[in-house]
Amino acid sequence: MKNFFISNMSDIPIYQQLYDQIVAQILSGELKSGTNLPSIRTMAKELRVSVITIKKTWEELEKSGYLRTISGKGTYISTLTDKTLEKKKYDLVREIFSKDVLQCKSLDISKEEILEVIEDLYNNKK
Amino acid sequence: MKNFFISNMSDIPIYQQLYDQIVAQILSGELKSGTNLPSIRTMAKELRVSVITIKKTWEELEKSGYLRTISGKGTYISTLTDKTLEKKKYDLVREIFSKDVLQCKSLDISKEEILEVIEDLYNNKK
Amino acid sequence: MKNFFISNMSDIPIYQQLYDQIVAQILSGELKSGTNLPSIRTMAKELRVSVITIKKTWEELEKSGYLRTISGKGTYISTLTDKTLEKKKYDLVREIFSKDVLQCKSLDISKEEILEVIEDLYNNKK
Amino acid sequence: MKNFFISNMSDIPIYQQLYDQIVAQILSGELKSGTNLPSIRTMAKELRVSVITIKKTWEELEKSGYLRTISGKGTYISTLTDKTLEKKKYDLVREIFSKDVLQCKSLDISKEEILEVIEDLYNNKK
DNA sequence: GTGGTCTAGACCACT
DNA sequence: GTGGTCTAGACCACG
Repeated sequence: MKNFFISNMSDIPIYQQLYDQIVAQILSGELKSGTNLPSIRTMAKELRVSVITIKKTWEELEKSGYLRTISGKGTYISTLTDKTLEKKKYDLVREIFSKDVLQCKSLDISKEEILEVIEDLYNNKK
Repeated sequence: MKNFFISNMSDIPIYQQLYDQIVAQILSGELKSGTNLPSIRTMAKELRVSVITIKKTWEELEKSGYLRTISGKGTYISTLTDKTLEKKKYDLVREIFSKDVLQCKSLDISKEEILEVIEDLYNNKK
Repeated sequence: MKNFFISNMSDIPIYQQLYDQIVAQILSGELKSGTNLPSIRTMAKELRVSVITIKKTWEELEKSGYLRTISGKGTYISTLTDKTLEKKKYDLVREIFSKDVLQCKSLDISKEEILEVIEDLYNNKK
Repeated sequence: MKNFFISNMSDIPIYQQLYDQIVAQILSGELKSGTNLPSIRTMAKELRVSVITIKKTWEELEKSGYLRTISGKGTYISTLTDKTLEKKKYDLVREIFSKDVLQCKSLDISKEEILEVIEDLYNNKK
């Protein structure tokens, strides 16, 4: 498992930051099905974050079907077929860009302009 | 001038919603240079929002160079050259997509997939 | 008489801008004792400013002893001896810098630092 | 931390008074990097001022880089190098005197006269 | 009439 | 507990 990067300074809630990063690692294949996650307390200590925050993240991940918790044993990455992963990935991408595109339309920005910017961003920036 | 749509239910602050809409109308040419905006009190009444909320929006717009306020006289859309408008528009689009493209890269999503989704969203959704 | 420069954009009230400029011209000798000023209405028209604003400026200037108004004849620059002018000039300078120096002291800034900055500002900037 | 002095009678807005005093204390070294400021509500109560007024002050200070706020945790003095502090201090002094020196030039006042007045003010007045 | 500021009290999300 | 936001009503200076 890769490390996570949490920033207090961001205006994105910590639990959201964590959630996003874990989902990203699951969808990109870095976190495999069945992986046993560290306990809430361990995680909290390592990230120097409140236990409550980790708990909230885990809860959200369970709701979305990415995790399952087995009482007394621990928390595991759900078993998802490749097809399901692909589907979730596609849905996520769609959701991410959905509001962006709407906003662009209200700005009277053509599809071509958007595509150009995306190309640009994808190639040049880290 | 078109009307504005404010939602108290949204988790986006009202002043931010207003800010975005006004910027959109300026950049898309609906609000022309020199237009005299309604007084903050009129605006507040019409949108059923506090004076202070409008004031905050105006302040942010002034800082970004979209408005200028003359005490005791009113508030006007700044005079911006077409070139400046284009520039601001481009910067805005870039900013809108910037972090989302990054997120996709960390999800291991190819440029082509993104472009496809964008095409799709742009054409089908209102 | 030189022209005056009024800015709506400034956060300094118009009557104050005018006041300052007239006092400056009197103290620097550009406006001589006894000069007959234009009527309030003429002045207002030329500066594209409300009559009320000019009236307020004139009143303030009279209070400070720079003007005197003779009913039915007009408004004149007061007759002041060179010595009085020098005195007023000195007082004005003292007043101008008084709060600045106080502020610097609270910032723990040495006299030498201030003098250096003044030299710098006086020589380099227009 | 020293106390702050707020006057409702002054024509300087409260948030500005506070801003100036905090900047002064940071630049003069009284408020050290990393210091945890009282919560906006505590501050508001102590100074008998509205929460919103403190919030506004904090916002301005954040924009200028003096503070950083962590939602749900508190507000801290930014970590600034001594060099940065010196730079900010110098800029501030320059800004303080900038327009006043200009005014003096338009009054035909020599550099020597200004320097003399400054010396005088710096030594004699509290 | 305009903008500029302020208060007091309230609700929400995050930790 | 923290910050983030909002309202409703008020006072002031300016034009």
